[in-house]
Amino acid sequence: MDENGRRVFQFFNEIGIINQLAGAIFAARLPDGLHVSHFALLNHLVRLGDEKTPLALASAFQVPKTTMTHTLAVLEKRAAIRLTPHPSDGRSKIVFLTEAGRKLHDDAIASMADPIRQITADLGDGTISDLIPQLEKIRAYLDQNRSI
Amino acid sequence: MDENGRRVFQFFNEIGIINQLAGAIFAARLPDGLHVSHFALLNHLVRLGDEKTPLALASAFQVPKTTMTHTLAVLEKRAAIRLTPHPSDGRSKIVFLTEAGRKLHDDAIASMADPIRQITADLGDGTISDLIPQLEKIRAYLDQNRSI
DNA sequence: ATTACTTAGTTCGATATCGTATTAATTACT
DNA sequence: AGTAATTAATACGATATCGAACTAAGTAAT
Repeated sequence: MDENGRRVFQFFNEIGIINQLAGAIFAARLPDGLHVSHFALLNHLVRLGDEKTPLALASAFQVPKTTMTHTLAVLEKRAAIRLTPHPSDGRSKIVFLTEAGRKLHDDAIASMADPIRQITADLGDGTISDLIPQLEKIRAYLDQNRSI
Repeated sequence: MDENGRRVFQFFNEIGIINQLAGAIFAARLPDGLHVSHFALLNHLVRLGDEKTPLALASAFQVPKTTMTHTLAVLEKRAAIRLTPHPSDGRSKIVFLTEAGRKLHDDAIASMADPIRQITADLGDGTISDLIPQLEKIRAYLDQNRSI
């Protein structure tokens, strides 16, 4: 691996550590037994709209279908989502957010407000937000090149 | 949450997605049944030196002690590490990398060379490496403010 | 020295993630 | 229409992660 390769490797290493540290901070605040993966799914449905199929969600999160089946089962058990038969494809289903699901998402967001505020106060001068456009570009690239 | 807060939140969201996508790419290449967490531990020992206690490693990775016990047991079973009694503290142990462990790390690195090369070729013009200093700063901040 | 407290690691049970195989429905091909 | 191939979701078993409780060893206070 050459010099550029090492830098790329280091980049992903830093990303991984930040993700681990931030995940630990947020996981400790989430309501009840809400797991980060549950919140991530709720957040996806709130931000990008519900009425998706389980397979589409598995693909969006780059996780196996079986993992999504499990995550959806948990959230359905909590009544945060509803699963209905797909209107035109008998094999498939549609995922709907419920009111309880939206409230759970709101509660989760609220639970993270304190650490977000603290981090914003300490690093919010642009240290973080300046990076977002670049990260979006990298994320889009990886998203479009999954077969690498 | 104000505008700055939303940006910070979005930042961690992008970090999480990139981590997920990159993790999927690398996990698919790792040797045998080597899990990302196993590789991460080997990489830590190679880069920052071995002869650490299990607790120190758990703290470094921000995972519960029980998780580290399990990860170390797996790597010991593969003879990638050795665990010896701590010389001055009867409760503790010391983790040593073995030659097999170094080789396993080398193999893992080699297995990731192809995707790294591809990513470097596509994004290696500074898009990635320019971000590293900022990410290091953020990582160091989170590392020093775990109790947030 | 004795007792109380703390610390390092493990055991155990529960949940999350994942790979393989299976079932049911759809699509493609003839 | 009938068969083969594909696709969506699930069942099942294995590993990873985690929290609570436990054991053994060290530390502190008197």
